[in-house]
Amino acid sequence: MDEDLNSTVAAFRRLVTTINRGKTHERLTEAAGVRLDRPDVQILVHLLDAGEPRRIGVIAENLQVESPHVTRHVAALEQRGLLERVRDPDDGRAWQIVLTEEGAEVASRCRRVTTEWFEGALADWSAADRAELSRLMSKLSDDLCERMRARLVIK
Amino acid sequence: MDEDLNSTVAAFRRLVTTINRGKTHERLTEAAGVRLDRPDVQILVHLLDAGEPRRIGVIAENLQVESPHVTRHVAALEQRGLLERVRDPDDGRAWQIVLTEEGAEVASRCRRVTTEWFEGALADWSAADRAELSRLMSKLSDDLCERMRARLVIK
DNA sequence: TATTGTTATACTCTATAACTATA
DNA sequence: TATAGTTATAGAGTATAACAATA
Repeated sequence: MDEDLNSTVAAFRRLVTTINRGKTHERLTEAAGVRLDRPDVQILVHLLDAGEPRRIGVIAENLQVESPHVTRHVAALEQRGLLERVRDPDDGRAWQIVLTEEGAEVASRCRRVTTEWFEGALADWSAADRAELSRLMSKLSDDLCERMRARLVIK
Repeated sequence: MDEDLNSTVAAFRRLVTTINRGKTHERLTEAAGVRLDRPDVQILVHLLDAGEPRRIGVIAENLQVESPHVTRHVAALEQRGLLERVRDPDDGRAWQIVLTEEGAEVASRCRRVTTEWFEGALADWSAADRAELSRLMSKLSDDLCERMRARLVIK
């Protein structure tokens, strides 16, 4: 029981360490054929996942970073023609960030690389195990993220 | 099938984003009652997990960072009395890094906080689901990390 | 007066290169 | 000559503070 808990945490820690190292990002961009830094990719993929324009503030909240960080990277991505900033029709202070066609394509390639890494790792798994992993990982994500968010609000 | 894969990756991405934000580390150290930066905690917890002295190079390899990074943080932790550097008896160039009693205690408190976060999130889960999560998370970690490592070597 | 986003600045984390001391 | 670790430096990633414009 407690043994399960420890091994879950340890396995998760190993995954995070591997995913977060610089080399991993380097390989991702190489495989995707793009030259983007990590925050750039995160913003593009977030917009692609969202499937619709998003404000700076919403992007920042979702990626859980501060807004000046998003501002800077969005500016760079706009320069490169991967996204556009459109005035929010409902609020003159805000912008809607929209992927360009090229931006969507680049984001899609980046997202695909990560998916393929998982696909490769799960290739030998039974369909049942893959389905269970999906169910349990989603549940863990929901429960853990909700708890973290809840405590933030209290504080 | 492919649906499972996408939801697994998306859930994982959310988890990593939450775990990696600055606030999360802030709350960890606050809960553990220590003032340490992120690499400090990683090094201490790694030594605690290892359960025995480790060389600088081994720590770096395990945390998947370059050795100068470890050197600097180890020096700071030594200053604070949380670990000691002992000449490797078998190799005059190397050091064995040993947790002091206080260092082990601090590491233990930090590790405990993370474990408690997971414990809280899994509190309502059935014993069966918790066991399954442990099994599948470990398997995923093994398979994914092995694949990443393998490709690094090939390259 | 509160909120959205920007500009300016500084701090944390990590990598690379050049070095030293031992093998 | 190769390896373990260190020192010096630079770059990426992110936060904080002060500000502008709009609500």
